[in-house]
Amino acid sequence: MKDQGAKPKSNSQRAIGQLRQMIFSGDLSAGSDHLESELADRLGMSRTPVREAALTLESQGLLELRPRKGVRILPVSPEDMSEIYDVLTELESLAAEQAAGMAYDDADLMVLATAIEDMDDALSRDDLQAWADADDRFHAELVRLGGNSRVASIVGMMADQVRRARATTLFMRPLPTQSNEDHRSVLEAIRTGQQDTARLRHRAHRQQAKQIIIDLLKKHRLSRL
Amino acid sequence: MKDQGAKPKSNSQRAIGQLRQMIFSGDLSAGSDHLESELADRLGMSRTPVREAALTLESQGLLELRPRKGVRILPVSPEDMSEIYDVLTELESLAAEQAAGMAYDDADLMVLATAIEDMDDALSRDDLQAWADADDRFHAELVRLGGNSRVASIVGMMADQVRRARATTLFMRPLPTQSNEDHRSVLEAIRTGQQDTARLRHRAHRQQAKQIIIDLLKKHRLSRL
DNA sequence: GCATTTATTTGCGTATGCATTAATGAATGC
DNA sequence: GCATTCATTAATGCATACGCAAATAAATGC
Repeated sequence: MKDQGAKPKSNSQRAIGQLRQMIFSGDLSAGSDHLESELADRLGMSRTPVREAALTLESQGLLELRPRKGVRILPVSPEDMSEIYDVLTELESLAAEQAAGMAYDDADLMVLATAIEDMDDALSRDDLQAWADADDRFHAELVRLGGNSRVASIVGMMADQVRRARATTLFMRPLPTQSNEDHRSVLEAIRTGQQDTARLRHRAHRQQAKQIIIDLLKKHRLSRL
Repeated sequence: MKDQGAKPKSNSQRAIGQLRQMIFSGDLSAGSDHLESELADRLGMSRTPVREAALTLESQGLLELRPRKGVRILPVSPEDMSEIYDVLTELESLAAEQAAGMAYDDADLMVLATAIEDMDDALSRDDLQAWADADDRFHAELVRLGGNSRVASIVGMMADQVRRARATTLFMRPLPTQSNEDHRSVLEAIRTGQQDTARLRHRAHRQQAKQIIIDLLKKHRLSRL
């Protein structure tokens, strides 16, 4: 996830960041309801900026404002995950294809290469959280290189949701060694400018990832995260 | 475009609708700046709901809030259009593929079929606006049939932007007869459950549409809409 | 005891006012 | 004449207040 500059000077921006944090950390659990005034108290500000933040997060699909019921933290069902992964698959594959068409040199692709190495390192240390972070960096950089700002922003939002699900499933899944090979092969296709190959490889990669996570969610009856 | 239920009871919702309308109609021209208080006066309400509406529209990419400069109606450049069409192409193609996999019967596909007929009628009457409206209905229904609500909502937002550009270019372009054939062939693929074909045909359709509109924008030096 | 109506509470939508801070212009020094 | 500093203006971001409508509780009728 983006660092957000780390200094959001307005209360409204701060509220967005803090609420996101609280959702990801489970402090605000999925399905729970919270009054605007309660959240305002909790964040030490008035309802106005909280309300604005909630509106923003609603547009990003993290919560929902239900008049008189409070803001509801939206649970993520396996069906939601399926939808999200399908969108990610399409848009990231496009990004991979476009990135491959841009004749990037090794310096441009450094971030991708580094992310892959970091994933290898993390795996060898069994540090799944570090692996997940590097994986995020890889995917974020990929869409950046794709050059379509709308794709990048949509993917960024959806990735937030994936993170929520992954926080739960990360430690149930087999070590993602296959995933690393996938990343390498995508990078290679981008480096050598093979647009169709990049697209297809990334597409396959994402579809597999989808299957793994969906199976896990279903297997463990994790119908709502 | 969706009818929006026609009864947004809150001022906030009303503001969203009215501002959208004003943007599409050119009442608020691209690139222009407007103070929150000015818009509030114009809509006959206080700044609060206007501000909330502006926040929402900002998240949809129609405008931008620049502190102390007012809300700026975002212009749509050919580059923006290119980005938008690429996203639409990917996501609608996915929708077409998924729709084809759902074994819809003729009743389910009625809306699509009707939209196509309406487009034919409109063309025969040289009624381009009616054609555009029916085209909108076709694409909206397609993503609905695809069954991925996130795809539907993203496409809906992007379609808003396309409408803006099309309002300008609609009367410069050749009659979209090819487009109608495309629609028919996509529908046929969906009806017969040919997922890959549906995807590929729709993809080709959208890519062609992109090329046409981009060329028009560039040819007429319409760098900002 | 159950249903229906009435009263009460409570959270939201909106209006309003104020303080902060960026932008504009004036004034001063060089 | 130009740049720099300071004063002024003005729009925002936010706090606060209030009325309304929905939800809940109480009360009444059957």
